[in-house]
Parts: sequence; C-alpha cells; structure tokens
Amino acid sequence: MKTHKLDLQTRLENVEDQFVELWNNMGSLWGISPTMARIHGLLYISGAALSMDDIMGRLVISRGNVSMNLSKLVEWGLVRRVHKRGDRREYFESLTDVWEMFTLVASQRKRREIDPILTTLRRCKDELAPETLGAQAAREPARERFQRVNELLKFLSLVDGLAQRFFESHRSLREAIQLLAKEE
Amino acid sequence: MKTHKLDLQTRLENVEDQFVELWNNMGSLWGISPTMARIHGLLYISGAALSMDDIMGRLVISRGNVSMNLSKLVEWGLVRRVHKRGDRREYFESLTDVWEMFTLVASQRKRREIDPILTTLRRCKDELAPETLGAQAAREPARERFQRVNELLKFLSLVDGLAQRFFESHRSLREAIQLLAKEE
DNA sequence: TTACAATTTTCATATCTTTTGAAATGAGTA
DNA sequence: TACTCATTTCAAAAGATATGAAAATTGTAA
Repeated sequence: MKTHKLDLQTRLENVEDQFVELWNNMGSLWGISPTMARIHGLLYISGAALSMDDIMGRLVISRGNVSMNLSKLVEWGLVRRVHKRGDRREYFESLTDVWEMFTLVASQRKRREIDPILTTLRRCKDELAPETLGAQAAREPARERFQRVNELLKFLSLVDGLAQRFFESHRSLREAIQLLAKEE
Repeated sequence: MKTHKLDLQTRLENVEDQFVELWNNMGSLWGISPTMARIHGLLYISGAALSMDDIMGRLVISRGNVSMNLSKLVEWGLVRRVHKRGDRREYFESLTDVWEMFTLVASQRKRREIDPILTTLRRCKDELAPETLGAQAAREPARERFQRVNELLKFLSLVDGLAQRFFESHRSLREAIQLLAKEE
C-alpha cells in the first residue's frame, strides 16, 4: 500500500516535469520568457497554491528569479497571490481555464505589441503619402514602399479587428473557432 | 532639383529605418530573432535584392551575423538567393505577399513548436490515464491533472485543426478571417 | 588545370542579457 | 519598539548573442 502511494507520487511528479518542460517551450508561442512559462506551467498542472520555496525546490531556480517572474505573472494576470491564514508566506495559484488564459495573453500581446506596430505603420504610410511627399510620392521608389506598407497595414488591421471581436465575447469566439476548425 | 532628389532619398531611408525597427519588434510576434527580423524587414520594405554588404551597411551589423541570419531566413523560406550575372556576389530578396509570408511562418511554427507540444501532451495524458495508473487514476491528484492536461489538449487540437485548414487553402482562410473580422 | 581573387562561412573573443544569491527592505508578532 | 520570518533588489556569475578576422568556398583568368 505504502509503495503504491510512493509510485503514484513519483509518477505524478514525472508527468509534471514533462509538462513544465513542455510549457517552457510553449513560452515562445505565448510570448513570455521560458522561466516565467515554467513557473506558470507548474502552477497550472499542480493546480495548487504554491509558495516561493515550493517553486524554487521543484524547478531548481533561485529565489530572486522566482520572485521576479512571479511578479510578472501576477502583472500579466495569469497568476494571483493567495494568503493562507496562520501562514505568513504568500502563495501563488494559476488561472485554471485554458480559454481565459489564452484570451488574457492574447489581449496583452495585442496591447503591448500589435497596437504600437499599427501606430508606427500608420505613421510610415502618412510619410509616404502624397500629402507629405507631394509630387514625389508618384515616383517608383516611394509608390512601391507605400504599397507594401499599406498591404501590411491591411493585414494587421484585419488581425486586429479579429482580436477585437475575440475579446468582446469569449463565447462567440469559441463558437466561431470551433466551427472553422471542424466544418468541411 | 538635386536637393529634392536628396530629400526624397533621405525621407525614404528614414521611413525604412522606422519600418525595420517596427519589424524588429514584430519578430517576437512571428517567433524569429530580432536581428533576423530586421534583415527581413529591410528586404521587405526596400523590395530590392540586396547583397550582404548592402545589409551590413544599412543595419550596421557584422558580416558574420548577416551571414548566419540570412541562412536562417532562406531556410525559413522568407528570403531567397538571387544571382546577378556579371556579379559574383549573392543577393537576397524577400517574399512580397504578406499572406504568403504569414502562412509560411505559421506553418513552420506549427511544425516546430505546436506538433512536438501535442506529442508530449498526449504522452502526459496516457501516463495519467486508467490504462497506465490502474485504480490510482481515480484518486484526486491524478484525476485533476488528467483533466487539466485534457483541457489543454482539446484547446491545442482545436488550434491545430484550424491551422491545418488554413494551410490547405489560403483563399478559404482569407475569406473566413475577413468574414470573422467584419461580421456584426 | 592551376593559381588567384572575390565572397561567404566559421568560430574564438567580446558584448549584452538573464540568473544567482546574499544583503537590504518590508511585514507581521511578541 | 524590537524581533523574526518572508520578499525584493542588485552586484556579480553564467549563459546567449554578435563581432570580425581567419579559414573555406566559389568563380575567373592565365
């Protein structure tokens, strides 16, 4: 009986390790740093509220590193601080809903990355437009560049509009995606 | 007249610089390194076939760095080598179609990142399933983890299916996305 | 075919980024 | 208020990325 329990414990830890490693790779997909991703992965798969020491021990990373990355995770909204009464330490737990985590990350990335890019692109477009360049805007080099900037702008605006709709309603997003993924 | 030409040249270079900087930031979104992104950005916005020396001069980066990153860009398929007769040097030019570039990058990332993640996730699921754990799979800690792995698997499978459909046909992808982005 | 010259690639070194861990700060208890 | 335990900060170490000159490659001419 005792051995069985130990076995289960070991196996679970083994699976968790695989998961953390997986999440580490997933980091680049979500646009968060590998260590930040590993910490979040551990919190997600364990489903528990863990202390800094728990995380340090489990992932073998330094206290400072855990502290920094937990702050970032809380900032992102993927993890929240939890207090246990009678315990002075802080505990941390992850969101549990995959879709919620996804939309959270997506909306942050939109704000942090896509929005500034769109702003710059629009400025580039303006600087290549006839209003700024006058007659010279008609010359090949300017026209070509204008066209390429514009194509990109159209593309990103589309992505942006899509994202906008996503964040307005999880439900409709889910349904639309599920439809798209399955329909023949 | 001369001054006007110089003005145009300067202004175009100025816009190109902004664009390269923008693309540099875009790198994290596409999952390619900043320098690789900058080089690609320059090739895209200039629309020309440039030599290594052109790129070194324009972006102020070393020969080795340009060489390495151009190889990667060619590997990714975003850039192709061009030969000019009577010139020993190699030139490089970017794809021009934004959608083509996007699907190219997306398909590579799917293959390099999502596919391995799905493989690992399925293994994790198997290792938590009743077939592996026997009666212990019913215990709380195992069941909880199984459920979380499974939820993630469902989510990623959906994304994967969506991507699959994308790569089968650009046209249908475009239409679907445009629909989704605009419909009320 | 061989020697030469121009171009590209490689890799040891230098630069920049991330992580560590111990000291400083902060927060809760006696 | 003083003490203890927990968290944050930051200078130094480790790791990742870029540089540039030497090695390899490729094309040209004797």
